[in-house]
Order: sequence, then structure tokens, then C-alpha cells
Amino acid sequence: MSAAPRTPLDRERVLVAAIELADRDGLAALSMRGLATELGVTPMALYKHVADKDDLLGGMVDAVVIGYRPPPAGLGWAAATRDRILVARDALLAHPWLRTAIERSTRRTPAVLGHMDAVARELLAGGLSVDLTHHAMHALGHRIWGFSPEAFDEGPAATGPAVEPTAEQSAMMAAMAQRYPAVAAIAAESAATGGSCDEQGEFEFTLDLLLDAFARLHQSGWSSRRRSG
Amino acid sequence: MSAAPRTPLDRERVLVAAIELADRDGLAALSMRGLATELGVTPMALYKHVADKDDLLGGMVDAVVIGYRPPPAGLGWAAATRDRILVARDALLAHPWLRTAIERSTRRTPAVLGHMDAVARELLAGGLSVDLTHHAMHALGHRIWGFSPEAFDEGPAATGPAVEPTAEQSAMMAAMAQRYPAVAAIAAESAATGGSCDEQGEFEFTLDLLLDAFARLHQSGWSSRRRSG
DNA sequence: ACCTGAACACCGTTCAAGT
DNA sequence: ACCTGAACACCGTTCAAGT
Repeated sequence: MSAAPRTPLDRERVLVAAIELADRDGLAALSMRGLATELGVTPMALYKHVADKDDLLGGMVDAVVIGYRPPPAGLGWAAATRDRILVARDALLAHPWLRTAIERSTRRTPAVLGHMDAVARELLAGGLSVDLTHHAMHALGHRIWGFSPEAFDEGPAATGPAVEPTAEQSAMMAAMAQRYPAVAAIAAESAATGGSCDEQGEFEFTLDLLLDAFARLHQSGWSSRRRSG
Repeated sequence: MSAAPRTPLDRERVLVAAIELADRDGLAALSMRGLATELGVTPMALYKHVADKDDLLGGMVDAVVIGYRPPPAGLGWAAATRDRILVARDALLAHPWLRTAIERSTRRTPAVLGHMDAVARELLAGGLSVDLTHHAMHALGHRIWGFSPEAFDEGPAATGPAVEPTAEQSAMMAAMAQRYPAVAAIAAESAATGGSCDEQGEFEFTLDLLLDAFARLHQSGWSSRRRSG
């Protein structure tokens, strides 16, 4: 019954516990104090292994990103880039907190820089100019990390599969359709063709559209921006 | 010297004060307590006019978005969409807190829905199918709100215009270039062609690339997704 | 070396009470 | 109606002290 701390804490144990806690309860539930009690330790003990909460978050991101597997050899630049991005997306789906942690993080850790560099290297290896690669990295944006910024949500379209809506709900939908006809039309079409929006499909659609666009610019000899004009 | 509260608080006064405070000191400095003292009132007085902090943030976003001016008449769908998005971007540049508030906000207020609907309506009015419009809205992502997700930062390229780097800094840059050659190459090119990265230019580049891509899909008769296959 | 106790300076929010 | 006082249940972080 003597539950004295066997091994002294180290950075990895702190990060692993933090990741477990965030996986289980979400990032909002991850506090220095909560993490400390999870580890059976006072909050201040953590500060020997982590500079502050920002460093904790950065360390968590790093621990995940460092595990990204490289694409199989022999792929073209577009397929290789696509593969790297979908690997990042897998990690994102496995760790729901990862997206917010990446967006919030202010540090550029080695693993994070490494992933960015690996993606850019695929494009350069494919023969794209430095300028075009630069544009592509910006255009890909957070897609480099496997997520698209969902600024567009179709509203209250799919609450359930085939549940009869209440009169109140129907009235609200009708009012919505009057005030926001375009959004309503998209939501209706989306619901008609099989429930709510296919997020993965939208992600891949835009990813491929961007990769195609840059392939086309590359083939047409695009290599420098307006400074040449 | 009698500074008794002249007019009783109302929602608009609360929102205006919150926007002023956020414009001045940043969103991190905006707390219910701080806002209350700014208004010469106890924190709890705010809760008569605002449900909670989330509602406050949503109200601030709404107050800004409601002011977006519509595009001039007679533009084509692509130009009109472009105009709406650049108007949103102007607001973003005027209110540095707006971006974070939009990302964090969980409510879909009338003004927010209205802007989304207006953008979607431009595309539909241009003849794009509902499906294609749906894809376009997802592809535009946060660009609808005037910002691109800056997941790619070129690292410590431009600290100053022509300042001689210290030996320590040069050594670090050299080490960076070794470990992250692709990112370093982009940063170097970017610095060579005139200082740091042109964020506005990158925004417009990707925006136009996306609008072109959807115009091309539209012209080529693209109208439904794989369900037709 | 590694961890603790006590404290500082904050948060958002509720509830009963005042005017 | 509108606002206040006191309190609750939290935060991240510092500093001096313990073992």
C-alpha cells in the first residue's frame, strides 16, 4: 500500500501522461494542476521538467509529430506530398487535441520544423522552383498538418439519420431557408446525398485540387513571381 | 466629481467597450472582470446583458461582421466573391483580435451566417452547381473570413532590415540550413527578394488560384460528385 | 537533485441581497 | 429593473524551504 513515487519524474513521463490525459478528457481538461495530481505530485514538481504550459503543449506536439512515417520510396513529388499530409491527418484523428495544440503553439520545435521541411523538400525534389514551393506551402496552409480550417459549417442539417423533425424544428429550418437560402440549399443537398458533410472527402478534394494546380503551374514553366515583371 | 453611472448599461455599450479594449490591449487582456472595471461596474453587472464570455465574443464578432459592405453591382461571381473576401480581410487587419475570436467562437450568429450565405450566393448566382459551391466553400475555408491559416512560417529569417547578424546568430542559421534545407532555402529566397514574406500577396495568390480552379471546373461542366459514378 | 508548502495574482460564474 | 457583495471553484507561476 506504500505508494511512494518509484521512479523520479522525467520529461517523457510528464509528456506521456499529458497526452493520455488530453486523449481521454480533452485539451480543456489539461491543467498543470490536474496533470500533477494525475502523476501523484504537486503542481510545482512539473516545472523542473517543463518550462511552462506552452512548453508542455509544444512537447506534446513534438512527441506525436516525431512519429510521422515517411512516404514509401519511388513516389512522385505530388503523391509523396499527399502521403505526408495524410499521415499527419491520421495523427490528428487519433489525437483530437492535436489540432488545437498546433494552432495555439507558438514554438517551432525540431519535429515541427522537420515536418515542414520534409514537405517542402518533396516539392523541391519534384523540380518546383523555390518560389513556387513557397507559394504551395502557403496555399496548403494548415493542410500541411492534416486539417482544413472549417470556417464553413452547414448549420443544423443532420441531427440524426431519419428522425422526424418536431414542428418547432421544421419551423426553424424553414425560417433559416428564407434568411440564408444559399447555406440552406447546400445543407439540403448534403443531407439528400447521404447525411452530413463528408469531411474527409472535402479534405482530399481540396488537397488534390491544390496539388493539381501547382503541378500545372510547374509544367507551364511558372518559376518566379511578379518581381520578374 | 460625482461619477455615478449616467446611462444604465445595455448590450451595445458592453460590446463597444469590449471591442475597444480588445483593439487596444489584445484579446488576451479581455476578461469579464477587466471589462467591468473599464465600464465602472462590478463583473456581475455584465451578466444581465451578456449570457457568458462566449456570448460576449460572439457579440463582438457579430458587431464587426454586420458592417461588411456588399460588393459593387455588376461584378461577375468570381470578382464579387473576391471582393467580399477582401472586405472581410480588411476588418481582420483593423481588429487583430477578430481572427482568434472567429476561430474560438462556437456560435453561429445571424451576421456570421449572413456573410457565409452571401459568399455562397455569389457562387450560385454565377451558375455554379450546389455541389461545386459546397466544395468551393470548404476549399476557401477560413479565407472566407479573410485569413489564411499560417501553418508555414519561414522561421527566423527577417529580424531586421540590414542588421549585421552576430556570430552566434550566423552559426544558428547555418545549423538550421543544414537540418532544414528546404525551409532555409525558402527563407533565403524570401529574404533576397525583399525582406520577409508578403502575407497579403500570398493570401491573394491562393485566393485567385482557388477562384480560377473553380471557374475552370465550372466551365468544364463539373456539377456532381462521385455519387454519379 | 528533486520535490513541497504557502502564497500571489489572477480567472468565470452563481446566488442571495440590496436599491 | 438593474446592480452589488461575498463566495465558490478554479487557473499558472514564483519563491523559499525541505529532504
